[in-house]
Amino acid sequence: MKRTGFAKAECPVARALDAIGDWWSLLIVRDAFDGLRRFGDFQKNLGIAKGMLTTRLRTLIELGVLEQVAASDGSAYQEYVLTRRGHDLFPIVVSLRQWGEAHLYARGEPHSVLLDQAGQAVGQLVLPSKSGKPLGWADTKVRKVARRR
Amino acid sequence: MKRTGFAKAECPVARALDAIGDWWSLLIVRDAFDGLRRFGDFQKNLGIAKGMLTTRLRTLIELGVLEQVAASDGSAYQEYVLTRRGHDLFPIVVSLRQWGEAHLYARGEPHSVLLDQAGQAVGQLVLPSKSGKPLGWADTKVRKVARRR
DNA sequence: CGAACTGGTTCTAAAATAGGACTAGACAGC
DNA sequence: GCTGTCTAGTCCTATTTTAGAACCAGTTCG
Repeated sequence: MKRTGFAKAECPVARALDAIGDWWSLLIVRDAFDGLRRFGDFQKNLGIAKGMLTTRLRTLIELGVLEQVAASDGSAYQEYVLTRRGHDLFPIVVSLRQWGEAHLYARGEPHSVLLDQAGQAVGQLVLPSKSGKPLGWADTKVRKVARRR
Repeated sequence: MKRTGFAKAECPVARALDAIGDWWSLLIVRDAFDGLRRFGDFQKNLGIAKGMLTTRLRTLIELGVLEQVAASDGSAYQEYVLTRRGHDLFPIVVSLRQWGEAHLYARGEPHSVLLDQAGQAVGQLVLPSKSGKPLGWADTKVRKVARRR
């Protein structure tokens, strides 16, 4: 049956998953962060079926995560680049990366790492509190409903 | 056709998505963070088909994200609780929440918010650098392959 | 001009999903 | 200690999604 949607869910986590929580969308975004811009580049790098890629790119454009611009090399083709909203997905990609690095590799197994411009490995994402002390799961709670400013 | 898997991908983002990047798994984890423990509670709260929930719980247990324990109320039933590995998913859930809050709600539309124990709204996740200045997308790069310690 | 590249669309088979019907064991009331 | 309800599933089917290959129209290269 048709996959259940959460587009109108009250919970922001559910809405985010409805928008970009499928197998391909975040990998396309990851590649876009890595500098890929062309249809063919995404298709080759991901090994995704072209039809899949077409529908995913369309959805991401509708969401305002990507936009289509004229190719930077002067050819008649188009490129797909991240919007502001797309760049805001950075923490999601990083958190997935850090969890994957920590829990999904056997010892000795090669994997990629995230570095800063100086070549230093970056630290863990932290959720800051007023006091500056990082917050963990047990330090937070959800207030069910609020009005958006 | 059979969904393509990324379990053996070199990229940690791909592996993480392979493990928990489907529509339901992270919502189950979110509910577990909210304190839900019983099969029926997950099933009612999510509106998920029981068969779906069964397979998802099994996968999460195989991954070591959840574990089954004897019910806390003394009954003969079982409960599902987050492991250490499951708790480490907190930044992923929070980053999804924050992106959803920022981009997926119309003005005036009710939504839930994340608070600390004092009832203060929490800040944005940050990726700290050595200097303490938060890192953004343009400040990082990926080194392709490394050996795990 | 013809060949190859780019960026798709269309088709099919297999697999995943949603949802309902069914069930076995636990537990509560009487 | 019998009966009815609750819990936690399993099983089945219709529909949707996916992967992959074949096809195709413009664009660029030689």
